[in-house]
Amino acid sequence: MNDRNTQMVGANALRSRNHNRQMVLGHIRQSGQMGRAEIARLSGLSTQAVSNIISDLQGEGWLKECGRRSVGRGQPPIQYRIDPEGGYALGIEVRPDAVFAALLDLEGREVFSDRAALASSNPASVRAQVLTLCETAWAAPRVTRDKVLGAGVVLPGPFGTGASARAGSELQDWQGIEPTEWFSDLLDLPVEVENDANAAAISEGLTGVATGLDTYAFIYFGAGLGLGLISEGQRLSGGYGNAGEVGRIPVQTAQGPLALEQAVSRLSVQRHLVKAGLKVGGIEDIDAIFQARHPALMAWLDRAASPLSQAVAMIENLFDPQTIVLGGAMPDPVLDHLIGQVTFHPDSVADRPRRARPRPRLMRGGSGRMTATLGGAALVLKQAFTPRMTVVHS
Amino acid sequence: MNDRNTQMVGANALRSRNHNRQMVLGHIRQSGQMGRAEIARLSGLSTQAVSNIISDLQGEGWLKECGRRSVGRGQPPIQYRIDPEGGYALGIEVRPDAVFAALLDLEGREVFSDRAALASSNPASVRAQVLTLCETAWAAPRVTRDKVLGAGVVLPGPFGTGASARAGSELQDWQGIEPTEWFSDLLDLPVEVENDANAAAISEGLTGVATGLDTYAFIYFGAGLGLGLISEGQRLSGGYGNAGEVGRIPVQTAQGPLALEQAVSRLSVQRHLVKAGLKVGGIEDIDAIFQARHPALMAWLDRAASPLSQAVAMIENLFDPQTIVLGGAMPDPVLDHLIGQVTFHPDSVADRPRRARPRPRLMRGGSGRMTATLGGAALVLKQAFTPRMTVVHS
DNA sequence: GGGTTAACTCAATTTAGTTGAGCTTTCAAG
DNA sequence: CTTGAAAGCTCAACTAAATTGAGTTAACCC
Repeated sequence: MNDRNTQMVGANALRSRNHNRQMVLGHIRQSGQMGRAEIARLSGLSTQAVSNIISDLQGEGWLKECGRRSVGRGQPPIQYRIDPEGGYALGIEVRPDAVFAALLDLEGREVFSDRAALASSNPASVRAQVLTLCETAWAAPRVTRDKVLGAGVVLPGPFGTGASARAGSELQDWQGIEPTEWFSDLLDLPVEVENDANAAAISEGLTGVATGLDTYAFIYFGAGLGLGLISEGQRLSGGYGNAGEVGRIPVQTAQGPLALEQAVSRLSVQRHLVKAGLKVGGIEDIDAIFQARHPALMAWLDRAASPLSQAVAMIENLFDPQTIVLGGAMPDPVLDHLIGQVTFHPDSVADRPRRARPRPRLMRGGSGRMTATLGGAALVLKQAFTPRMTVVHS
Repeated sequence: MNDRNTQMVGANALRSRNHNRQMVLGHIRQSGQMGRAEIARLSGLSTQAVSNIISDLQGEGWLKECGRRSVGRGQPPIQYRIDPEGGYALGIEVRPDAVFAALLDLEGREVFSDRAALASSNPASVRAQVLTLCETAWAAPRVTRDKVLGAGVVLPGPFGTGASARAGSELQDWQGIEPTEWFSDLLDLPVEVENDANAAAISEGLTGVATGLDTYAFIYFGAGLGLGLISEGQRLSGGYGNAGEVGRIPVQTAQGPLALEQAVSRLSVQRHLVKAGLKVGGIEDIDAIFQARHPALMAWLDRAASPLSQAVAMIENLFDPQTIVLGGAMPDPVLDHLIGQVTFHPDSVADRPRRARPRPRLMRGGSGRMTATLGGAALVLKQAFTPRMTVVHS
């Protein structure tokens, strides 16, 4: 009779302190730099409490002083900012044909990134390549292994509860493997697993075009089409972990009703171009074809505009996001073109005056093809900066 | 550059205690009755801490003992349950033509409910009728004014930020009034304002067919069509407070593309029946017409099935809810008929084996026409039982 | 009946935030 | 240039609330 995915947890001294530490880090990160008194005002704690916490964090290397900032009368407050070298976050993305890795510092800057081709996507091959990539990552300048806070692993979704219902994900021989544990054992780090669209969304929210927003959507071009939904800073996972399966939504096309990802996705454009006699290996090829304004691609783009517009209308009316970001494995110029082609439904809740809307309704993601991998690492950073005492996800 | 609707707050002794009190109440409510040791295990607190909190709550009338429950070896734990008379929650719903009020006890049972017609929906008329209803409510058996915890006010949405963009809500002369403050001043109670669909959703989650679920959707037949979205126990409000505007989503119909609420809503069916020469005053009339299986209504129902199915497909694929509830101002038999007519899209993420799905994909709401009003009161109860220290909504 | 298990209570302890007094640094008014 | 207000910061005493550990009670089971 009870099907909750969340659990209520009590507060005690230790958990409160932890919560407050993360909160202090979160406030400082949000505004770049801050003084203790200001944090105290925002958080409702006493300056003394904030002082104690900051002195701890500074001692542990998370924060550093960055001068005083005169702000009118009174003693100017000492400013603190995140020490980028205080810790590192690993992002691992596994795709059927390759593994990607990236290491971010606490400020979200890339200190390492690389990829390794996969002969097969079975667990043994993945293990070998992941370990190789990590060896290189640990050797990056100023990085030491014990400063790595955790790993965010990005796998092609959907997975999780009920995923068994589908013909499995695109990875072979992973049936029966619990990815969180598997990677945690492999890396000897705390691990979070996420699908590509959600990871990409987190990445844009932490360091990309959605920075400072807390409710937005990310339409992700992977093999299919994914959707990452962030509401009040939190990822929407749905009752069974598979929210955001936008690719399966039926839309109207010139060829009749189709699943959205039949009309709008990398596989769809690829199929279309191959049928027109073009060779498409990676997204560089698509880029070149677009630069040449090849009619086959332009025709596909024309046909994709309406289904995409329909999806945008649905997302806007169901979620009312502050913005929708478009990104993933598609060349930036193509994404820009697609965004230009989208027609907004006239009677959408999102159709509000510009003054009440700080961002455009549609934006292109800024992190390029590594978005999802960076998103994996961003998951780890986000956790470090987000106090979450109330609710624990099981 | 910063457009967050949420704010990080620090933990101190007082706030932690409050959090823990709500958490204890929440656990007891969820399972009906519980012993201290069990709560301690679930919450990660010591039994001693739980003991102290329970003794406080009992002293304040929130809890009462209900015997020991033998559960194997060892001393049988003393069970506690919510004392229904420990407090009351007021729900107020304002519609263009009437005001509804309901008073629930802590167990969610109705101890009073009534309605008052409105000659006009302007603030003065509403004020007068609300005050009259409240006078009667406070006179209900065992109720005293100081035991009323707060009021949940239900207004027709959308409203809030950006609502000015639309031609206002259905209420006249409410421009420029901040409803939360207005009602708070009027009632001298803490007030939460919500739209009908979200209130209905909360109601079903607290005491209705979605009890025990934490991620579900409620499709609400008001004048138009609304959608309440609950994810991990929390209402999704969207970036500008207008998530769930499902009525405006474009769908395919035999007459071409239409906004969903043109095809599926009380106004739609009403228009259709009036055009067929039938008189439709309230939903009782629709009920009678349905009992007679009048061809005009049956034709409308047939035509509504496809647009509704499309909406269900979108909601399932975007949210992956544990269930979708249908309810509101529509007779139960009509809702049941509609549910029977819905065809599920074959390639939905929601299409999973029954063992992985404890509830049907679509259910009819159980609270009838008062759903939204009860939902208002349920908002207040929910708040009393939900620890939310981390995040404060601005 | 005696051993085991679990719930509960009391008192001492610990953690962490708060409070208030006092010091320092800046700005601004005279 | 002096003086006072305003704001940031620190120290030390205080307080709230959870934890710990020892001791008691009540059931089950052999």
